[in-house]
Amino acid sequence: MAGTSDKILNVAEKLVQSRGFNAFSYEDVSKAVGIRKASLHYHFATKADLGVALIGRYRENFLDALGGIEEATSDSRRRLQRYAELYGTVLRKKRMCMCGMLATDAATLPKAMRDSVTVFFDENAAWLARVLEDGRKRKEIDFDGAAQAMASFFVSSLEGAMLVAYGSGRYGTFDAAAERLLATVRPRKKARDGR
Amino acid sequence: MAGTSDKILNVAEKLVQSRGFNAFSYEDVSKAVGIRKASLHYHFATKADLGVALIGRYRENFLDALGGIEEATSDSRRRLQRYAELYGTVLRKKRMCMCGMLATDAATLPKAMRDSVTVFFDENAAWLARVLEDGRKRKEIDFDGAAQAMASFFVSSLEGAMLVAYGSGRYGTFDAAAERLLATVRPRKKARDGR
DNA sequence: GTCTATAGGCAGATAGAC
DNA sequence: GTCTATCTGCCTATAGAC
Repeated sequence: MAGTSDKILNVAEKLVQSRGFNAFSYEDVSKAVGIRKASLHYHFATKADLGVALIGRYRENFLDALGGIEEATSDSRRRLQRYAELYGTVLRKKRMCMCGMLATDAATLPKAMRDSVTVFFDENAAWLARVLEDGRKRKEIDFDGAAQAMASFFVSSLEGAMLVAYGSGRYGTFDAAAERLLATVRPRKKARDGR
Repeated sequence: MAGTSDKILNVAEKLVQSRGFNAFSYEDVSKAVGIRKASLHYHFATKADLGVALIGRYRENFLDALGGIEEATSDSRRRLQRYAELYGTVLRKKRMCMCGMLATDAATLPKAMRDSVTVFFDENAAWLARVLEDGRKRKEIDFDGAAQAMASFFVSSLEGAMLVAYGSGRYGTFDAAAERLLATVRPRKKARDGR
């Protein structure tokens, strides 16, 4: 069912997330897809084009997943927990977050890719800010200062926990960090009023 | 005064921290050092050898800096602040932490380099755990659970804040994240008893 | 220790047949 | 859309003169 372009994106996505943008080649992709190197250029004229498409699709998929979380549960703490699990699931596939990976490649990337990576972080922080602010109003969670700032802290902490866990191969350390991050927004007075 | 090997390490260090291990070449180094490409192999036979030397020196320098912090101040919160500033200073030189950078390159690195990167994270967490435990005893800071776990959280959060700031070029977001991280270990009752 | 010269391989990309 | 063939350039690394 999946067209050739999709197959290419799937393979390239895995390669970018595990090796980075500069450490995989059209040759690598062609072998895994089962198509000749030159044929890839029909679908993505340049590697930069492939890169831009890759981040765009990744961002879309991530936003879809965030929507799924909101549908699955209305509890703010659960939503944050699910959000962290999104990262954990990627990590257990032995992959780094694509945009965390590309952040380190920033100096060598075309501007279009760099900008899209930044937008990914912003989209994530914006979603988290809404969840955090909402949760604070409902007293399900608590924290000082602006929701936006706390949201940025969430994104960067999870990216970092993922980075260190990915680099060392000790994936368990990610879960510990995620749990501690969650504890950061625990209500001071246990407000388990309902139930 | 600096020998050729040191010059090479200095140049290569900057390149690794800004581009990653796979995105710089002996050619790049040779131009910046002012020596022919082939001559580099006299000092570091292979790129992997250069990489191992690079991380080793970086770890040493970092440990020295940690020692400097302990000499400069005995206040636990100050020490943690200084620790975060270590990262901030690197970032403002438009560089990523070398080991954070190499963590994303892990899949393509020789085992000796990968292992050394992991040790860097462990050394940092071990130092932080001492500072944190010490500070908790003296009631200068407060946190739940094991100092080691909190220390790992510190390392990964700072690496992540650095990563996102580096990727987006918005270095100010690092400071905000570092400040929030520091607030995480603030004493619950303001124990500013002295003075 | 540094040089020139070069090997041998792989990169991204293009031309043109089918 | 996919193929073969090929270009140009860069990569790490080595040989051997000075």
